Amino acid sequence: LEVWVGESNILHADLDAFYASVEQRDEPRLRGRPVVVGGGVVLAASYEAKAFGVRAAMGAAALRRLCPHAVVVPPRFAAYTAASRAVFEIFADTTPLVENVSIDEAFLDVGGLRRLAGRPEAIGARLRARVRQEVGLPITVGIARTRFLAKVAGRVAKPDGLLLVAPDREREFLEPLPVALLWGIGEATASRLAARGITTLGDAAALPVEVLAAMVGAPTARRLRAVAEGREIGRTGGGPRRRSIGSQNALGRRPRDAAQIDAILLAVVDRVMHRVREARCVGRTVVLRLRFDDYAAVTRSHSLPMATAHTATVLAVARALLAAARPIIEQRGLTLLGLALADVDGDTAVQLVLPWAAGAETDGLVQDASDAVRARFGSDALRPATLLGHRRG
DNA sequence: TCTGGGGTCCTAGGACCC
DNA sequence: TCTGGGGTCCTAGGACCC
Repeated sequence: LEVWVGESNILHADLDAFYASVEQRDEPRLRGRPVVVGGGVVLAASYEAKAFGVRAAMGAAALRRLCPHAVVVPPRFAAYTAASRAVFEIFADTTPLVENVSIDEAFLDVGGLRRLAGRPEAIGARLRARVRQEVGLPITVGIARTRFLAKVAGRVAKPDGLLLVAPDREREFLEPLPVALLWGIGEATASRLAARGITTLGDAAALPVEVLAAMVGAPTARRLRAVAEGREIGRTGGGPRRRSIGSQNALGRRPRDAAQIDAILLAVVDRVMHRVREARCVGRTVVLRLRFDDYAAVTRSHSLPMATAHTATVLAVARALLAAARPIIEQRGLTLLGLALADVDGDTAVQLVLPWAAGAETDGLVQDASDAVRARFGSDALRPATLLGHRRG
């Protein structure tokens, strides 16, 4: 196997305005028009809509103001999943080295394919043509020596483009680019840098790392430097990753009484635990997330002595956490309620997943959780009747 | 731009143990 | 009796991504 080291071998392939493009593909009268996929907020906007300033996560009022004639369609997740699967089949057909990033984006390493399939530009061009012909969607390909650079190249080439950054042109390519174009540089970091007059990667690269670190923190500073110097960023972690499964509900500004809040909590817990069991997982840490009418958010969490997939256990902990947070809620008005089960573990879960359906062990799990919660929040935190009432539920 | 839902990673202080 | 240093776990918050 011949591998070209130090060449631009990494492709970043990213579908353009994915959800909106699927809608335009399936409904010809939407083509060429500003299309927005969304319900309460904008999930995706076509490039025609983006031209008016429409962005993901934007609310309905802002959308109407910026682009009153936008065509808003409800999301069809099944269609997006099917389209994604078809595109990923083309990725897999292109190279065995595919690193999945999200539903609409992946990295492809084509370094070992030059004899078989030609140069990366040619492979990228063929990939774009196939996705267009076989799935009917526009896709942008960025090509560079590292994943990070390939991603940035793709951002510059969007929409429906292809851009290769040659190894000897990397600095030249990066220096004029705005820092916000980088993965991991969001609004907060970008504005902190802008306040010090730093807007481009060239500005950032010219500063000593210590100075940069004082502005944005050491990890971000290191990353900025590494990218500016064209070094690849290693994957973080190694070892068992901390993961979570969660769900949340925005409630709006309407005031809710305690019974309504408890009903919402019950629904959220039920949804999360259903997914936890479906994934054959167990989790140890219950995280309650609250947001208030001023949009500030807090979390309250509690770690159990052992991992569980048992709804009543998690519900009991969630109720205790909520009870402890009652004063803040009454003071500030609740507008979002979320719950996540963190420190999630898969596979090893089999014998621990079983007890929720059985009798004796279930009581044991509930008892463990109850003791932990009582120890922390006092004996009034749990009402035994509540636990018993949900055991059969 | 006044705001959904699902996540990940990082930091920092305090408790606790050896 | 008073004290150091290192490590891990828990909790809370913040930034960021799609």
